[in-house]
Amino acid sequence: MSRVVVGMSGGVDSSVAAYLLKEQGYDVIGVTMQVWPEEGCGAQSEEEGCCGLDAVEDARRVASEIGIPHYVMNFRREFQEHVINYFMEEYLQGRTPNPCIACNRHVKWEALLTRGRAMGADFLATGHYARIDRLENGRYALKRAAVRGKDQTYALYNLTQDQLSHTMMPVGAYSKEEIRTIAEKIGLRVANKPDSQDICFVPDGDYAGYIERNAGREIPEGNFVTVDGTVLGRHKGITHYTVGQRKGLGLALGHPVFVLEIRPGANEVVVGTHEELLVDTLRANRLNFMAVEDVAGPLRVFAKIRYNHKGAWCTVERTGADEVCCTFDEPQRAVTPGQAVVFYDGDHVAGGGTIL
RNA sequence: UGGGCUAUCGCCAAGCGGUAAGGCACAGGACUUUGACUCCUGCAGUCGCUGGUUCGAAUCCAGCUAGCCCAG
Repeated sequence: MSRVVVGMSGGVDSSVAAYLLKEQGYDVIGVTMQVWPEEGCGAQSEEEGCCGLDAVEDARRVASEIGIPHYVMNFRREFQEHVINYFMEEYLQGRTPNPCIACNRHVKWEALLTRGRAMGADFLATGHYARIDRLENGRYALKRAAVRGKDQTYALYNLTQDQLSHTMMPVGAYSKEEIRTIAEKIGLRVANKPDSQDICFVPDGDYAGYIERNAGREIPEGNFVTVDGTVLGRHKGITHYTVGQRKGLGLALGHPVFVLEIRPGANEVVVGTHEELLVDTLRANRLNFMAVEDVAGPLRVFAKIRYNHKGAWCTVERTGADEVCCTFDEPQRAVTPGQAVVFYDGDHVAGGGTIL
């Protein structure tokens, strides 16, 4: 029987994933990744992916309960390089990164899958709410989870064909409630652990403070300006802001104001009204394709421009060797450089890229 | 130091004798495997100060203080 490495975070989803595969007869090996810098281990428990100390204990216990071997592997170097450094560099350039997407692609898959293969595994499995199909055109593509509300395909759009062909996501066919029920039925103590949230390596939620402490340099204050250049006040440093942000600006203009643009060169943060945040086109690069091999002519797709975006119809066109332009039917709010735009063809991920 | 105007929550601002609207900001919570957005809740025992009139004043009167404007 095929050998499968399951990334176990100690949470409900990955625990049940391991259980389901074990039940299906796979030769299951549980692996918990250690990714945070040594001193940065917070007390917060995580459901998926990023693993604190108690998470390791939870995973170890679950593995024992369902009768599979369990290993803890150190991926701190990969995580530091591909997630933390990337995260800080992006913010320092006035962009807004999505660390989960980088972690999935480079750490959970690139690194873990490689390690798993070295252990003789044919597949990597996780507790993500997504499914994988092999399409008629021979390509592998993520398919939205059975329950829309929990679908996590957005954060996984960057996986390669090779990675997808060696991946299993057994919980994608269930709802969160069903997963918890299974966990309770088999007596897992993690059945009621809360869902994870926030940036896993910044336990206190103060990501701007985290960047300041680790950037190795001062992050200068600057001006808040309007589109026409009027100075409205002082900002705390561009790393504190993201496009579309309203809270924390401290600007009392009588009406809500939002961040429109961050100009790292001039060290300015441009603010304006809700209406000024609406844009109907975006450009993206660092493309990755799934259901389709490429985008040639104009392609109609449903696109999400952030994890919790309901999605919107648009037309995608190639504009460069590694660049597409997306024109939305209706203007979209707060198109944010650094975030991912993910294209859907029905329930399948067609591809995606990073917003410029 | 002649005249005029204005002083209400951090900012803006209702109120015009009957017992302090609202917006923004801010705080807390919900939502959320990113950052955001959104939603919910909270937020002036007091109306520049001191007196006076009145059953009762932020609202009327007087003085004081501060700021603004026009004259000088």
